Amino acid sequence: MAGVSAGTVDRVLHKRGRVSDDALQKVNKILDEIDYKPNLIARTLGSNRTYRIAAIIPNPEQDPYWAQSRAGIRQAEAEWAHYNVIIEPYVFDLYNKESLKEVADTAFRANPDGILIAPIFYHEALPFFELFATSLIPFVLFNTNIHEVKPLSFIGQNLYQSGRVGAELMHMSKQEAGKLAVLHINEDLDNSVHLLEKERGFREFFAEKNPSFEIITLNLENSEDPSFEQKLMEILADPKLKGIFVSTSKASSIAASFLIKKNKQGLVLVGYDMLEENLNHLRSGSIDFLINQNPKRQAFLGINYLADHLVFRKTAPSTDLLPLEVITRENLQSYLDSGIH
Amino acid sequence: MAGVSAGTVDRVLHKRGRVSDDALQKVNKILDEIDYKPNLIARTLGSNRTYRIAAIIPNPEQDPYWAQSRAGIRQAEAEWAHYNVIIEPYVFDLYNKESLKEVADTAFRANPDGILIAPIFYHEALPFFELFATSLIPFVLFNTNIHEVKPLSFIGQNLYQSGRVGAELMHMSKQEAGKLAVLHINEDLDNSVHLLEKERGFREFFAEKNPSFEIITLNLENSEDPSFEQKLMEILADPKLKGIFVSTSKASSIAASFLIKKNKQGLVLVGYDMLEENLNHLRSGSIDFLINQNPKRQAFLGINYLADHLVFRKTAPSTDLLPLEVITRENLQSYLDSGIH
DNA sequence: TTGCAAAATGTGTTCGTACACATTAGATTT
DNA sequence: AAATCTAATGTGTACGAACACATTTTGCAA
Repeated sequence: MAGVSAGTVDRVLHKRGRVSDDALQKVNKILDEIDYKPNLIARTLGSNRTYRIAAIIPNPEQDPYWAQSRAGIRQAEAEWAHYNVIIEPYVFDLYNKESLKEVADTAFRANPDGILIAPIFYHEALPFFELFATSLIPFVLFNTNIHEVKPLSFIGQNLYQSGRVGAELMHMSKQEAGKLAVLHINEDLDNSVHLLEKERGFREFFAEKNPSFEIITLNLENSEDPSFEQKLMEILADPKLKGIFVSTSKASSIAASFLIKKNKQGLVLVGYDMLEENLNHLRSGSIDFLINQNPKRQAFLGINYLADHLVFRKTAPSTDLLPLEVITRENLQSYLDSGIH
Repeated sequence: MAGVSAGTVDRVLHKRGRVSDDALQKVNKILDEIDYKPNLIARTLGSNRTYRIAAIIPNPEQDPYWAQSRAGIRQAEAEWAHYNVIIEPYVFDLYNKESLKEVADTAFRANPDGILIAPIFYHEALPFFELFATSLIPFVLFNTNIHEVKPLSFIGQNLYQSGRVGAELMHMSKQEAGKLAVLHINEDLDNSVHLLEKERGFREFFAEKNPSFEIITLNLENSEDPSFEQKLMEILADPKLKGIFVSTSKASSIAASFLIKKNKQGLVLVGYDMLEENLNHLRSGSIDFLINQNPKRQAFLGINYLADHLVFRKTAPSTDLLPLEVITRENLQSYLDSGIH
């Protein structure tokens, strides 16, 4: 149509140079006129290359939460296998910050075409993003946002709003004022920055809706620690305590088991995530609500955005904040049955 | 590898016959040995055919609920355009059962490769499924299930469980016993069979958890009818009334507007679906909860299953029951911001 | 044995793109 | 003006399957 050969058109399309201004004009004119859209199918057939995506995540065996992320990655991998996308997992120790550095370094040296990473250790992860950027390797963050860097995409949730939802759920079933506890159960101080966002949302909700509630905060570092149980018992001893909001996923089940011993007598317990242990407590009634952070879907989407970017040159959303799903006893099963969760 | 030509292999793969037993054995042996998986990409390129899917739905302009379904179809259409899948909408009158028959007939005569249908009029829709089946046209049902037929897939929700969730939400915020009303707002009696499933779930929940609640049912046929407001006012006049469960999507907004006039004073209102009108009432507090039936996603998945079946020969789930999403004031925005909803 | 149709098998092109390589035109050097 | 180099352009094949069509084999009747 432009009076040039396919080779010249190819050079124009891929900006490979070696094209005269004259030809370039002609080709672009036609391209514009016919609103040329490349056939993505034919493209992947033609360029017979395979893409390698490195997935840097905490060891799934150390925490069921991360096992779900792993599952999401597996699912995405299966769907993209047809397009010659392969995923190389790089697993670091959830309790060892140095491990993140080592593993990320190894992943980087393997020179992948894209990187998915859960940068749960802020300081250790930070220097790598410069590295990725200068090497022009697209990377996607999930679970934990790091605002200073500009990834292809971040996938997570609005933590502040998540805290508000937690507060709303609590407020719903306990309208008479009293004392509420926010529990951060976490080994790591860095991480708690994120948990504080949830707490802020939780507190602001009550400040707006019902300031008469007294809200206390409790940091529990390690559930194995003997002081853990002791501190917890102190709190629970207070008869004015009406509810507990646990800001982490792993923790809620631990807290729940204590509640059973104590006999939970109208205490409202709100936690995070559909982990097996949590679900059992939700079924038995010792947990009242779970907010679903959907780690599986987060990781699944992360791989998808990368693969879509690499294979189909699609532009990924710079941030994708997942819905704050409320899981109750009655809708729990519907979430489990549904395919995407 | 089998010592035969590509043509013979092709005949074996597609069971086109005209292959000697000897060759068939040899080819199948190799196919098995190398665990042959067809390259789906190359397949769609090679067979340069286009697939036409007929989407038979109520007129989106008559109801925002169906407008969302329409949107889901549009979204799926955009994603499948690359694979030469085109969708032909066939719209029938939501208030005219005969219209469904006419439109379905037209759709069928167009001889599509697949059919997506929302069979909201049971009797009128039923005869068509035989037709589709004998013509070997795969069809997918959404929104309304018809158990007698065996579609490629049904996409909807567990209505009984949905009613239980509604009851749970109501019970959560109103623990002192009282009177509760189940409102079916619907022009059509056929349809109400489905609404009764929700009611059953609602009632059974209370029968189990708190039988002291008195539950009444109210059928309102047409919101334009003068008797509608009158009947509603009668109910609302009862001081013992603690909550209202509206089983349809359209209705909740109407009920909500009455509540405002009456001053809702602690009455709990639970309805369905994220329609603009409903969302406004949820924000203002006159609706307390919405259960999301996700019409957009239902239709979207319907097209996806059909297209995946046609293009990639993937097997669709025979039924896909979507999660019973609970929408509140605080998590509402997160649902709106999230891409898939 | 020949003839011939039917069955079995093989060949070649196409889909839309990517890419390696071949060829031509223009400019520069000698 | 020929030789040389380089920028510009053109050609051909591959990707993995689908499918139309050509060719060969086989079985059977004359």
